[in-house]
Amino acid sequence: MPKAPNTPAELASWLASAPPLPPEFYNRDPQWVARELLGKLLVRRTQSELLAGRIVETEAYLGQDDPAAHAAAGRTPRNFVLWGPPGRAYVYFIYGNHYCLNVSCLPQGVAGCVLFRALEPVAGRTEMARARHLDPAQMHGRAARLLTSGPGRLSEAMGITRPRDNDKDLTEAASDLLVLDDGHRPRRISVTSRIGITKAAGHPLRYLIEGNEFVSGKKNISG
DNA sequence: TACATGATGCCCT
DNA sequence: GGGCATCATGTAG
Repeated sequence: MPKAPNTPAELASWLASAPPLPPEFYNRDPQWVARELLGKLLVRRTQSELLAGRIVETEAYLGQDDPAAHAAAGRTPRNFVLWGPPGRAYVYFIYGNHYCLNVSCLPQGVAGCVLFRALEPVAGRTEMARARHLDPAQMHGRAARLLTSGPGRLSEAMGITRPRDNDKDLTEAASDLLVLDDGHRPRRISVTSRIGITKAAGHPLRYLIEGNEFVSGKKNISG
């Protein structure tokens, strides 16, 4: 594992060159991947931008036997990525407004994924604010939650769209969308039922860093 | 070709 | 706490 950066300058330098999590990380049960993704960094790095957010909330979707999963309907042109190799971005458009980012899990031929639900902004806050059509000057304290607290919000902040990013390999070093491990480990993790679904709604498959203010949901605004 | 639906977010009360 | 915008997708006809 690479050495954990300490100062913001070190972090930026490290973000620009660190290796992504390998395919093996994703080649297992989505429940395990969802839990272990907490505390990792989702990074968009191109020549013109460096955006990074710490993953603080995820949900596991188990595959064809999970009624709430897109994979339950079987393989279609929309969801084929779920059956692809582990570590690929599955991006879909929802409610006529929003993109959501998932990463494929398990070996090729077996469906399963993890939904990214919330990030804590780490680098590129100003660019994220512009992408979200918010005033960068206001993005401090609680208002910063508006940047990346929610699957639609984080996708907009990171510039994630289906035409641009669907089926992108998040484990390839040359990719502009990656997940990195900077050595951070969450103190305490909570598990709850998944948000916004009607089928199989009772299963404890949502994972979050306890006490983190960037976890989605109005409950978390207080304090 | 038509229609129902949704792994959301925003604005209003 | 509730209403609703807005459209890609899948399915039915």
